[in-house]
Amino acid sequence: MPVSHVAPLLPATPDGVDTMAKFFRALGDPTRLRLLEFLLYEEHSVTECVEYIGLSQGRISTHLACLADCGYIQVRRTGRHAFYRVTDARVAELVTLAQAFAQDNCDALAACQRISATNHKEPA
Amino acid sequence: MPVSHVAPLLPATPDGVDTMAKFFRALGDPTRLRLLEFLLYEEHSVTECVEYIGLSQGRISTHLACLADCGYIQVRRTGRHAFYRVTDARVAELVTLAQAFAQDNCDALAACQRISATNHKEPA
DNA sequence: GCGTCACATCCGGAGATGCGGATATCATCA
DNA sequence: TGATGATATCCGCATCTCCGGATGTGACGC
Repeated sequence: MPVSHVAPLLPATPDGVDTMAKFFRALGDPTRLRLLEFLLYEEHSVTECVEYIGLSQGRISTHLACLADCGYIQVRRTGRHAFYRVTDARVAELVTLAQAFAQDNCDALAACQRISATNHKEPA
Repeated sequence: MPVSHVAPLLPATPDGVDTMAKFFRALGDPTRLRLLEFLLYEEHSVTECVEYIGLSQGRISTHLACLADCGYIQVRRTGRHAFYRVTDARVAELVTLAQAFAQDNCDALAACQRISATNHKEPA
């Protein structure tokens, strides 16, 4: 029973839906969100991102590659440096829209235990 | 070094960023995306959702509660029934925007192995 | 060429997440 | 009251995701 009586919200194929979910999961990590903000208006090298975020270099490199794979940022390589930045205006659009939305439900959201507050809480 | 020279994309507090990430993670599951689409224009009971999606009743109930916690859908309880539906127009707005975005990068997205295509692939 | 810098990838390990199936809760009806 | 229907919650398992630290790979300077 496909939802055919309305404009399709999702891609028609199961693979398409999986891809959409993947796309959102890329935004579902606080570190990647912070990186997106950092790279929104100016490009930065991996090392600068490491200093800004404060996680290990390998981790940051992987996060950046992930964001690039998903099309949120682009790379410019020069010599041994790699500079990343946001190039699509829809990134800000998407996050801003979500932010306003989340703000309106922040109390309920914060209370939701079905999704942990942060992935991988530190060992306390 | 806060990003202070531009309009803030993210909440000022670390907790706020975590909440944003949580908000996106709620959309990062194909089952929940399908439920959102199903509940976009008409309300449905849990049993109807179970039939539509084809997963166990307990799982669907949890997914619905999760979406409700995050403010994507609302419940109307009558007797022993619970009817869920999308009430905020921004849900469609958000998903539609993301869909257009993801479409433009679907090849790179599909190739991205840093995020698995679907959570919890079946045991093959 | 050799050491070094900048970045990418690999490696366990800890915690998170989705799943089915069992169980609990509560309203309804006989 | 007792059986049944509709939801919600719990349990154990498999998988995923994030993490730091180690290692790999080119580019640069000597």
